[in-house]
Amino acid sequence: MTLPKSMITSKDVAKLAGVSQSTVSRVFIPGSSASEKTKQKVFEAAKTLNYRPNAFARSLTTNESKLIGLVFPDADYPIHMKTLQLISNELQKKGFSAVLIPWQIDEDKQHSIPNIFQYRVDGVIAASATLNKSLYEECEEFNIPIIQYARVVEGTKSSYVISDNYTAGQIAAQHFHKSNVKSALYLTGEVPTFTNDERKFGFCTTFEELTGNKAQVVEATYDYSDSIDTIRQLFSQPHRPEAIFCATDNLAMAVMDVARLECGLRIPKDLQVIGFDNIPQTEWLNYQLTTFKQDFQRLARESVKIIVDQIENKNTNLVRLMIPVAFVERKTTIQS
Amino acid sequence: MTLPKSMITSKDVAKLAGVSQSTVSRVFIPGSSASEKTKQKVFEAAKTLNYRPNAFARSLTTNESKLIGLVFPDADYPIHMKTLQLISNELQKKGFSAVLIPWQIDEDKQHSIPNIFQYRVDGVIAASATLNKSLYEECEEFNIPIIQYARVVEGTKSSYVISDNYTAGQIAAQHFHKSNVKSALYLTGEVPTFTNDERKFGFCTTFEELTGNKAQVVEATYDYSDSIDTIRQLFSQPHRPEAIFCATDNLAMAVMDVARLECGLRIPKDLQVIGFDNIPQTEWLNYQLTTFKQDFQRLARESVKIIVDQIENKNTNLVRLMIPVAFVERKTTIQS
DNA sequence: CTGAAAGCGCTTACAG
DNA sequence: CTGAAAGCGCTTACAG
Repeated sequence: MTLPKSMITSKDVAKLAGVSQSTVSRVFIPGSSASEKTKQKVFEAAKTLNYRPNAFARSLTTNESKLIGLVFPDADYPIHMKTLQLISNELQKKGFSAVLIPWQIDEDKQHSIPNIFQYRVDGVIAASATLNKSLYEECEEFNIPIIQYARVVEGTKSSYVISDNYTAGQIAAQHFHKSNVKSALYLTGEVPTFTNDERKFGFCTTFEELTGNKAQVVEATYDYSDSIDTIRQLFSQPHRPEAIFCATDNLAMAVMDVARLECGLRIPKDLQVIGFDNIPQTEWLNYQLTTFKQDFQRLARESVKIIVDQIENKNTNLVRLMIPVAFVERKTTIQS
Repeated sequence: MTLPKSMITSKDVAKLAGVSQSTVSRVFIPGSSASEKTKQKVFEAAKTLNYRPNAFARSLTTNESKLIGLVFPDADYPIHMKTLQLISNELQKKGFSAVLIPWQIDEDKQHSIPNIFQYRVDGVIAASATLNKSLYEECEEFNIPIIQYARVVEGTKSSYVISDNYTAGQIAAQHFHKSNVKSALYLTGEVPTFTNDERKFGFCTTFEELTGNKAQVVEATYDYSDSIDTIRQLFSQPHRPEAIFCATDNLAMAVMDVARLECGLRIPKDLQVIGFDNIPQTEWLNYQLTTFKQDFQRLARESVKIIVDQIENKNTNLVRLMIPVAFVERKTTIQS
């Protein structure tokens, strides 16, 4: 039971440095005018007292919090942790911090309002596919810029930075066609997202153009275990496809496991598989999955750049950016 | 280019509701005295204006931010996303929000101080194994309670909630012994953590007690790809172990892949493997890995409970909690 | 139960 | 370049 020693304020620093409180304040604002000598005195005093400017007090007058709200998916998809790290780092470089927006927002708690908007975030980065639309409406209401990271939720009208999913679908179809595949399938997750639709569209359109055959589309989930039954069913069809393009790497690995372990198929000889995301498991000896690598580093950098620009220049233009993906050829496709 | 409409304040609500500003304030503080009638008027006014109390202004007077700093590992280990979600949800239930503490803190930027402590977090939850000690010192300096989640960094003296790793090691050793294993190995990661050491200790001690043989210990990394070479070397030894207990599931899967795909070993017949964490991949058809399940839900709940207690009761006792783990038997060990 | 007023720790014109 | 003072939007004794 120790009482928290009260925080050091700019007043304390001012006293020790022998200057006014406003001078201390200025010294900590980059670009403010202060003589070299004063700066030294103030920094020294600040250091001995271990002074940290109070960000809340600052926010109150500047009307900006340097806080960005982050919405994250509830799925434990390996790639997301990376994303979190990348975004957090980019944010830090620009002097912003990230505060987590919880997945389910309770709407009914009237007078405790556990709402993140009490913290006056300057902007929001949303990396969740399953997000409900209310967040977007709330952001609009409060005039807070929002950007979607790597995905686009149907029916939302906001800025986004995504990978070029259409081209990915196109490349997958071309690749299959080159090795003379006549029947192909797109295995999709359950939640309709713009990015997934684009991928599907790029794949199906191109495959049909090239081969004259329609690509089959089967809906599973984005999860391995929940999709196993769907995949089993798929392989018990009379006409098994020769090649499958999967909405995620997890799905592709489920396909591989069922195909090899339960149906005795050889990959890529009997069945070619392409995934999407390039999660760490794709390199594993057992999988060696051909897939598409999203440039998450760049997605993160661009998202942060855009949101910061919108905040600092008070510009609310919709900006939509498409980042190229890289085709990573491993052992689950036939090299042409 | 729209100017942000200035935020609605309690004054605006007061005017509309026909009460004083302090009354509005009271209405939004749970437990404050206000007549039912006033409450109604205020809530209604607040609703039409879409009023959100400004958390920063509140923090300034109450001296508490309801913000918890969260430190996360840089590794993209699948389990962590889950953790993030669990902690964030538990926090929300208690009326707290989470702000991310970036992994690398720049120490040299004097006058921009991109430091999270500017936000006056009420407490810190650290779920990173590789964290440097400076954060702990900083917390101590500012009298901010900190708790380590699921791991303990060497040389830090703080509260923690971890799984019972010693018992896990013990169970693994017993299990191997029951199927008459004479030579066993503990495969560890590179960073020494208390939890890993406990696991190793429990395993080695028990195995030697039961069999009279010392268990071998080999150091790899916590990552699949980086550990492959070490594992290959391990299998080229003259005396291959009959059973391996791995510090993480990722490592266990690397062992399985090398053993089966490169050495032609059958699992569990020629080699038994036990992992740790119960990541989603452990259920995959190809692995079916026997492992230990940490009760992350409970770890999250307890961590939050402890940190909130320390904050609200200004108690800085060190509390250290050990949560039981569950042994999940799948197909990589011989059932006894 | 309610209002007027002081204060939380900053920033920012305004003078000098 | 620097200081005195007002103000940001709340909470909280203090009266009534």
